[in-house]
Amino acid sequence: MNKLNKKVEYALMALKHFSEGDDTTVSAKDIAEATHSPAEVTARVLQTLSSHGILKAEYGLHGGYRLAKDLSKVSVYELMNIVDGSTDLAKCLSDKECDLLKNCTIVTPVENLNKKVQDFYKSISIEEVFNV
Amino acid sequence: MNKLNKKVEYALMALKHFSEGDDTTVSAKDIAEATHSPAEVTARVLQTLSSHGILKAEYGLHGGYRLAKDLSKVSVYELMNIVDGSTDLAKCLSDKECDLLKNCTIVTPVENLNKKVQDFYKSISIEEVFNV
DNA sequence: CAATAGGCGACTAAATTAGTCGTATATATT
DNA sequence: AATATATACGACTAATTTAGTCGCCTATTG
Ligand code: SF4
Ligand code: SF4
Repeated sequence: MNKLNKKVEYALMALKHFSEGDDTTVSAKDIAEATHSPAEVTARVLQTLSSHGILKAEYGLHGGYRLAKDLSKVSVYELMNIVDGSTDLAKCLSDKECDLLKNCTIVTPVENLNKKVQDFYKSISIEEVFNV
Repeated sequence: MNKLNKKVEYALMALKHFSEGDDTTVSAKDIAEATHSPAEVTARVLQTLSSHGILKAEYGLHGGYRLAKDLSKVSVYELMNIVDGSTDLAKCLSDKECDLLKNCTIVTPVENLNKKVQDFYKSISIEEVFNV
């Protein structure tokens, strides 16, 4: 429970790479090599980050990605949502699919805790995570 | 990612039940019925809570459990650790088993974020979660 | 000593997460 | 225009984690 998944970790690795390099485009393959992560998965993560405006993709012979957004302006919450789809603390908060939902005694407490957690993640920027 | 697991949810349900009732002992079976959760799993969760001093178990004919600790003194962090074993944000922080560890570029950032998250969870009491 | 209730280990099933493969599309260079 | 390089996407398989079950043992009350 509570573990970051690999996609989020690969995203962090990639963003760290970009934030540390100069502003040249870097291909998905290069990122995968630099971060020792599986090329296909990394490529997919970069595409997602690009489609959400965190990175900018460039096609062609010397194409690749570059940072499109100041990482001090991107929250951990935003990154998790982009890469993983949801940051909700329980199933019922997004899908409404939990079997217990109609009898559940803790929906309100969970909603309450969920809000706290998400506000917390919104308050932390990626830059802040990198610069200890 | 980031979802509470069922054991933690069952624990919350049980604790809510105890915190709302009077101070009589309640059997695992009764808790399971009241919370619509699987009896065996619930029993196990209650045993764990008991062995960590959150509940007090009583054997015998009219045995069961009762609250042993003020829920305003029990943090979400503590509960998660007791019921789930760990609240660490990444494998390497507890097991040191991640394949990427020797090449990982984000160990420090992840440690950094992990500390923030755990401090946050330490700052919230169960009582606070229940009383919105 | 029977009935009731907690305690524990090992197992199976279900769901989620991680990783792979194949193919299509876009564009800078030649 | 051809080609090499790189992004984009869908569908699939494998691995891991989570959830739930079963059977048997131990303690205490009445
Ligand atoms: S809070 Fe209740 S309804 Fe929502 S997912 Fe958890 S158990 Fe299901
Ligand atoms: S932070 Fe790096 S080493 Fe730690 S678990 Fe994530 S990938 Fe593995």
